[in-house]
Amino acid sequence: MTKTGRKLVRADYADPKPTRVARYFLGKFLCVRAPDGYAEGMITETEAYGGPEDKASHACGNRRTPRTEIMFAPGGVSYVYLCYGLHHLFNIITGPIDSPEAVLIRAVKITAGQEIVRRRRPGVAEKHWASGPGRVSAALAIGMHHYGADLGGETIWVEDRGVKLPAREVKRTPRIGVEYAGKIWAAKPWRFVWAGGEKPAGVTARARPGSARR
DNA sequence: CTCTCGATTAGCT
DNA sequence: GCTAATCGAGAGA
Repeated sequence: MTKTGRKLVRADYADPKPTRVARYFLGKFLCVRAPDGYAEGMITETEAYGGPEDKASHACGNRRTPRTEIMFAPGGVSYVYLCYGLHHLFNIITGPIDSPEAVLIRAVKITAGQEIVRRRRPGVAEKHWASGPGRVSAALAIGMHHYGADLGGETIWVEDRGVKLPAREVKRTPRIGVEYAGKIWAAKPWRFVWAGGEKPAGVTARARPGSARR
């Protein structure tokens, strides 16, 4: 941790409103110590997942399973799951205990550990190192071993270094890839993107309005 | 047990 | 723009 950085603590994650935390996370730094080295990135894109009423959430209807159990922990722990059998998606659990809010980290800009990330992402252009939720995990070596990890520990954490992103540089859009949740929930503008950097990630994965299944 | 499908990505047309 | 890759969670029998 640098001397100018403040590691986020429980209170920072306790906010019951996931959209507010998702916005708050933009400009913070996601830091990961791994066996092959340390790397970090400034968070540039997030998505909020709500409580039991959110049909897009794995914990919809307070569904408690071995996978979703960690979502009911108090804010400040990591929720990682395997998506499409290939990609590990990293979420930060937020809100109070027994309330399953979460924030998906969709993109970061690598700010330290470039040499290590280059080794982890051979042949990948730097701008795509962590421009997507699966890519964030690939770049920062996040895996299932981080499931339930305490973000107040020494392995994976978030730092506030005083970066302020102007409101005009932050865009809100509907979440990506949640058409299965139905119109109402898929339309919620719960994705936050810092538009001050490169082009937002994930937009190509979006189904055309009309081609959505169901 | 069996079946379906996904909070995606990379590579090709 | 299209889709294979790849596998476990979750639901239902």
